[in-house]
Amino acid sequence: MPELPEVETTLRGLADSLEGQLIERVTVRERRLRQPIAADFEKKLAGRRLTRLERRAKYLLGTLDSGAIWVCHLGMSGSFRLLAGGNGTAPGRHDHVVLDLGSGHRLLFNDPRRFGLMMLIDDAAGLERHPLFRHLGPEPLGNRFNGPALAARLKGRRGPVKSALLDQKVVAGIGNIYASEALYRAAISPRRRAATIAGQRAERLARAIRAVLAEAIEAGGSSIRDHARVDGTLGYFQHAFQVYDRAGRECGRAGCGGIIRRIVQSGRASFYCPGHQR
DNA sequence: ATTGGTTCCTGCTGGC
DNA sequence: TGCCAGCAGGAACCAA
Repeated sequence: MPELPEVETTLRGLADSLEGQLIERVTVRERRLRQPIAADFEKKLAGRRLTRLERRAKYLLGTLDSGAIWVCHLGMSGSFRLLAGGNGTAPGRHDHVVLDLGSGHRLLFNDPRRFGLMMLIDDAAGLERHPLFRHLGPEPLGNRFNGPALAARLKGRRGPVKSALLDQKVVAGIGNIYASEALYRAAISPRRRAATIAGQRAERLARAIRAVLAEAIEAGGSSIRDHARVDGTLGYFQHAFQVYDRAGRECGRAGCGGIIRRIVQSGRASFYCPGHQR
């Protein structure tokens, strides 16, 4: 599932129920994620109060009253489920981490493919210089992201713009789906060399990125491969996809009439309309 | 420094 | 219906 809009949707679903809560009990049922969950994870997390939950790129960050940061990444198949009064509920298959809260809520982290990540970092300064965070690009929905900022990050890159958008050093939070969707809206071909995105074209792409991400968040994210929100309901932005997984269908842009194509770039599928994306 | 390819893992889909 | 190859939203790692 999870690109920026799905992580943001997860955050919004969890924040009110988690912030201020005591984490009474931590159960790790499977430590083998992208990095193994550290041996002292439970000890450092249990008994702490979570003061604030936020998102950076595709990461969820929880600040604890100890000053440590609880870091979560959903990888390809991770999701959280929040069960009200669920402290007695039995965890299911691929529920790798279980948090029981003072409120009686139970939080389950489920991740079939185990590409997700869960760890604790000692403090905010440690987070800033951590290898996972040090090189992250700007937040696309933040104030500092605009055409010139994007162009600066794409300058000197010889590869295609689509591949560049997936690089978290360029912009943080875009994944394979929203890269194709943003380029479609900006009428830019995914095959165009990244370095040629400047000026008006960069402005158009920056605006398209912001717009598609904001709309997806508004729709509760995209639910493909049955990915659900923290309350089990589905997002519905997948119905608004204009190119992703639509190869062979007609372009919906007025007067275009092009046929959506699927190509592979850096091993990932890209979708675009050759009729109007240049 | 940037890049494309490969890899981790499970589950679903489509073709036979 | 059953089987199995191929593919999937991420990103670290490697060699070039």
